[in-house]
Amino acid sequence: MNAPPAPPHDYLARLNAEQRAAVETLDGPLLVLAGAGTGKTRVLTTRFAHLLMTGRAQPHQVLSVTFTNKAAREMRERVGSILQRPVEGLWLGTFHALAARMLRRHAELVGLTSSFTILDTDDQQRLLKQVMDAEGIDLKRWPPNGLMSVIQRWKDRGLTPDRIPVAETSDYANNRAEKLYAAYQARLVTLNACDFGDLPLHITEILRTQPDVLERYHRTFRYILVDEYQDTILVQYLWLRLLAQGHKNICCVGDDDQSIYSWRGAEIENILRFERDFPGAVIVRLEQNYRSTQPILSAASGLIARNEGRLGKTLRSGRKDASGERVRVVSLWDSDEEARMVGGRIEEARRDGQNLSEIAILVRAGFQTRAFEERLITLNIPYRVYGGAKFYERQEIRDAIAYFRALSQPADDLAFERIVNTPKRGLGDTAIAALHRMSRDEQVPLRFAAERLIQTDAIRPRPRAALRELLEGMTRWNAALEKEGHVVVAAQVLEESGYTDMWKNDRSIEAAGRLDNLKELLRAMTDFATLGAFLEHIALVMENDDNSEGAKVGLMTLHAAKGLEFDMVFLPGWEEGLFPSQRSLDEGGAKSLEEERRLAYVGITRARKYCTISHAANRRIYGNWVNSIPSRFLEELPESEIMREGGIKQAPRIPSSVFSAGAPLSSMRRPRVIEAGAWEVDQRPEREKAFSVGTRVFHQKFGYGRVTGVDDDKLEIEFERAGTKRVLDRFVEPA
DNA sequence: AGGTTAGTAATTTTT
DNA sequence: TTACTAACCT
Repeated sequence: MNAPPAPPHDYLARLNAEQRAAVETLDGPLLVLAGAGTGKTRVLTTRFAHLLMTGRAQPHQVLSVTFTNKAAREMRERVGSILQRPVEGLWLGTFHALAARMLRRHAELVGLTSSFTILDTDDQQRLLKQVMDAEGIDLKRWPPNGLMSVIQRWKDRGLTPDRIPVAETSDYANNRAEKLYAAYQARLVTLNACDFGDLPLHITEILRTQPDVLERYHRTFRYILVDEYQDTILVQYLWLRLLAQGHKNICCVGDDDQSIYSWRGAEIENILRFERDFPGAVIVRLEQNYRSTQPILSAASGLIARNEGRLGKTLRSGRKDASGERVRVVSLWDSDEEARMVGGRIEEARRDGQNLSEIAILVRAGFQTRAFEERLITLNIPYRVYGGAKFYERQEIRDAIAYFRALSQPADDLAFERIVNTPKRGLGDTAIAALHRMSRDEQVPLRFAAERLIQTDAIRPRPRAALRELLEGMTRWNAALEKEGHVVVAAQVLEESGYTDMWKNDRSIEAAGRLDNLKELLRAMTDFATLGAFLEHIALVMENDDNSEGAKVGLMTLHAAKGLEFDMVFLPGWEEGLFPSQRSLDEGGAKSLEEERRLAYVGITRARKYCTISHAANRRIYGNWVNSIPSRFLEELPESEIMREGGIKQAPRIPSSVFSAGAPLSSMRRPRVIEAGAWEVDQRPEREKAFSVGTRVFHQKFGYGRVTGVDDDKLEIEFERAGTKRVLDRFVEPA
């Protein structure tokens, strides 16, 4: 997986037989079923290189589609190094990026101009709310999110408002969903905007209805490569099928056992049906795994074998050191003890010289990370939570981008609305309402409506002056864009609009970080030639904040872990209701259970050497204790591959294994006692409270710190990791 | 206009 | 438990 790229002459020699078959089968439809850790990326990139080396195609005649920007970036790099020259003019990217690129060429066919804006989820929601409001829908009775998902589903299935079959209709808001969908789409057109779902929808619609456009692409693309095929949604499949009609040279790589995004519209049927969809298709299975030890592979295989709807394949370990420790299954008393167990073992591994960045804790749902975070803070083990608030999602970044969008797209009302009173300019509901009225009456975007509004006396002098100042600023910045370039103007915008001042005057702890983020945003802008190019990047590449210095334990959801690998993996919370998730089961029944099982399979196969699965008999969920039974998946693991620890199931009285090494004694909980199903809460004896300035203290959540101020029972504490906080003295104890 | 408080809802999230 | 939203007060 991580071997250095082969020089061009022997790139085929470095493949095993099955990988070689996948690379050398060039003509006609090909499905590569690539199990976890079987060298999928290598096959894709080598195949790409092979197409060029054999003279089958020029670089620009190959369409390569991935799901993530990360995968696209990786592939671009690896293709470049195999070819030993930079790769330019490639049609290589995510579904969305490629769709956007094509759509910009033909935007007028769906009523947009080539400079259309791509809205994010937040804008989508606000826009939909406005549309529903305008149609007189009771937003309380009919939550906009419900309609959003109905529309999303239609878009995923390639259905435009005029083409919704009876079988796909929705009874949302008394059958008004279709009308609202049409209104929403119309509104998008007037804003010259698209949401994410529109990108594949529009381009598929164009290819479907415009034979000349389709034919042009047939001439261009001789070969098509698709990564993660099991995750395609129907409209993406339709798009691919249209493009593949030309040469029929489509190669899809995927793993039906790792399909975990059905709730996002992905249809596992796309991969299961491949042979029928593309007659004459060849199927190649990659089953030689280079990642995990045999017990880990056997445990994972035994589990996934319980699924019905699968194409079937069995992983074999191709590693020389294939033998290894069995998968551990640990039973614990409660979730606190589980966190302590995991923390303790990580601490132990660290002492043994294990690199922390090779350790990961993978959970089913985001909220589960908190317990582990607290434990790791206490133990002073550095960690990183993946997939949390992303850079682009942060308020300050979104605000700044809204300013830039409003400048580059005068019709972008959503952006204008966001910034018109940010920072606070004294424009309240009344002023905003007047603005909207003007916009509606005059049939112009908000920005132009504002220009007219300040000529009238429809709003009070104070807000009018504020609005005038903003508009004058925007005119000035727009003019400066030509002369000064987008980076200089961006800095100017944030400064002159009062936006940076807003955060400078903010007393909260995050304010400084926000200003740093804004600086980082400006720095990122220097990588782009124009403001437009930057905004396109921002809309499509939802980059994670990437200051990952130092080795850190990874904390993430199972979904976020797909595609990653670690030496040591912890899989906590294997309990009925949590994993498999009750909610998922309620919604999708047996089909969802299979998806949950695939999720479990993905989790286990992330581990190279050590895999520890655990469950707790009692867990705190939303503030109250719930007792839970072990996940059915634990029973499904082949007994010969696992090692059980802890005897909670039989005698749930005393924690049988306590891994408290290095932990402050005070943070340990006494075992609780169950009486007739009810809880007797742990009563800690009242302690003497005697804190004075300078005392070193310990706090469950914030860790160690020093008291810097005392006000009756309230303490001001400077924590080593969490900064200065004011907390009640009963939450801390002397360290 | 803006801050405060009470009430409510609560997976997964590649773009 | 927490985090977000909508009504409510100043």
